[in-house]
Amino acid sequence: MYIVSTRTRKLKKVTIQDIAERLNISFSTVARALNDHPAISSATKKKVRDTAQKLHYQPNKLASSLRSGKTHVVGVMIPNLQVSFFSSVVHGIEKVLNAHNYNLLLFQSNESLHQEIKGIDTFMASRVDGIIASITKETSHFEHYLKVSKRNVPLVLFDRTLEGLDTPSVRIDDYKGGYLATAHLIRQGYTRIAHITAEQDLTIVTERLRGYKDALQAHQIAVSEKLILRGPFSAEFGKQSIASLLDQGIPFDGVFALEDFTALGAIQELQDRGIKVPDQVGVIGFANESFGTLVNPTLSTIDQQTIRMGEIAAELFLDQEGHSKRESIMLDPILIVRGSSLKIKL
Amino acid sequence: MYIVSTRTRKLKKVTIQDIAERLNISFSTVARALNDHPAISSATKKKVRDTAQKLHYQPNKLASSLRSGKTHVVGVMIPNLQVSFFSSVVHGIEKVLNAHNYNLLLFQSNESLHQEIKGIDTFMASRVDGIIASITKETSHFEHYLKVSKRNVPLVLFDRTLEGLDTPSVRIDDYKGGYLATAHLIRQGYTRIAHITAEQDLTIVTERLRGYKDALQAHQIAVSEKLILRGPFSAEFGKQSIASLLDQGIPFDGVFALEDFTALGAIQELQDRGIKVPDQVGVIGFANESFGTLVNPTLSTIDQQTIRMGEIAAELFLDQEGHSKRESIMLDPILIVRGSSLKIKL
DNA sequence: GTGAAAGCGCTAACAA
DNA sequence: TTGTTAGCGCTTTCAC
Repeated sequence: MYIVSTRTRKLKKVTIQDIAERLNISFSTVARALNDHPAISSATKKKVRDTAQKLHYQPNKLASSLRSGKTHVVGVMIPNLQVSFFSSVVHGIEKVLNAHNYNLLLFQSNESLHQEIKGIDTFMASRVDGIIASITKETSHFEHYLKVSKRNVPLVLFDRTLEGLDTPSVRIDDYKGGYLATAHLIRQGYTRIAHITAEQDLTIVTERLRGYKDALQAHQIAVSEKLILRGPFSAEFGKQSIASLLDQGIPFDGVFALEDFTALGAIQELQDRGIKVPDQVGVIGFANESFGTLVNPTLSTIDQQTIRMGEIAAELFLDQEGHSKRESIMLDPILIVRGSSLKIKL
Repeated sequence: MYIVSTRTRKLKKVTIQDIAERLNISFSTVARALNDHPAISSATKKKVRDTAQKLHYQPNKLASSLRSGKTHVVGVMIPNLQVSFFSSVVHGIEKVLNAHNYNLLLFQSNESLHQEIKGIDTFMASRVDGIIASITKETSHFEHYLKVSKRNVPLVLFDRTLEGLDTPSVRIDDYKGGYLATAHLIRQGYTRIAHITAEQDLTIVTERLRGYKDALQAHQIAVSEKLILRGPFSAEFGKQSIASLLDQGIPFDGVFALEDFTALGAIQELQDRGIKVPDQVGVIGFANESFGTLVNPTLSTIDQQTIRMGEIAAELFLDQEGHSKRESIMLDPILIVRGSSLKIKL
């Protein structure tokens, strides 16, 4: 991109023009040589590449994107990178896109609709070749996403999808996850199973709850609203829930928490009150956080295949680039049995 | 960016030209109006903005970047987004850059020098306005980073910096962290303190070790090589280290592990062997992982100010944009005292 | 306060 | 196999 003139010591930008002049050929020949065009002789290609290197030529993607209409950049919008679920998915997305020579423009919405709209706008202005997004909790309307589709920019949603927006998406089957977790506790011999869930009306919340209820009913266990606790997503609420059940004298011997931190909070409170996990109460979480193997007892959980989800999101984008639009994909959650729910020793 | 012709139903791109034609003014006036140029009357500005909206005009950053030489994009290179330390830092970087209307091009090196070079190359080709990076463990030479500086692209390194490369950077004072952790254990009355560390020759490893040794000596405690265990970064090695000390009958009553997962492994092994933490052995980790408040006992640790580190990295870049190059910054680690090292009840 | 014109560095259609 | 030419959609200098 630059050569240092010996006289001025100033940096000069190097373009295909400069290479062409050096070799007394036209700059379009240089362009073709650099792009490995089949019509160019290998002798010319070699000469061009050598001088390109000598002059420290650095191609300009802006110019080529402007002209060709392809940026090889995908916009990725997530609520928050600090949530390990999302950073894991982005990891998967980046891995696959990188391997296909796509780059990734990252934007955090921070659960703000306003930010989300700003991000989509930036993506469109940047002429990204596609957008992979997980919507905010606030997102109720989706005009900003419709704009994307209208302009024929491939759009893929993951985890949190949008009812009514017809676009490929990938998420895990939260219903099945809730069912798996609950059925596992039942098979272990627990019968009065509490569910610690959230107040929000998110699919991931309602579906896990639905799975929980269906698993109980499928095993002829009545659903009791007293055993369903709704609050914020937090370890603290896990503790509170257990405290509340115990203080009210509501009997229970199993806990399915909608995510691992909450489950861990629950275990702590149980242990603090002298109740043994898993002997007296079995606990299972959701998300397969990395600390699950390290706590005592180790935490049973449901794995969400986060990296796989990212990989598939990327593939769904690549599919659209290849004009073969795949359907939306539902990943199977994976039951991970560890100490916290293992009453029946194997 | 597009208007739908009623006859053909085909999408047509909208440029400032189209707006200009509609209003019978020159396209340069439109450009100025959209950029809020002071020389344009507010009446014209309003007209322009209104029609821009009506025609669904979407500015093209590629064109403006190509012309102006500014992309408002910063390349961020990290080893792996799955490591919560890095995703946290990137979160901080994105937050600050976003607020200054910079976007973030993300690249994972996966600890591979080859990938790292490819990423820097992509950044340069994309004409990013700056690069913020944490180098791979493999990175020994740094020609690819020198290229960046030579082309006057602001470069900021974080956490893992490069000896000999003169560029602003931010990292935490690992020496002080090691010292703090060790001195804390000593103050709590532990005197035979083991250090579980790594084999690698990384600054973060050697500096924490140096802090550990200096803290011991400052308190008139002899450093014993038998109490320094070197292995891979892992919870498993934490367990092994404890097992090895116990099996060899080497007495100890404190453990400083170079990171939280290792510390947790150590606690597990101690508990499995019936040794009480913190009553018999005090343990402290490093990194302030989110599970630290949830395990039993809660884990004492050293906070690395990850988000702050990201914010500062972003600020160091912004400083260079403003041509005021700040020095490198060393963040103070923060001692977080929790249950695992609290022999003296307060 | 607005317009005309040049050009950023490439790609690609058309010639030769 | 290579060269010519016309843009992509903006920013920016110089006019008036």
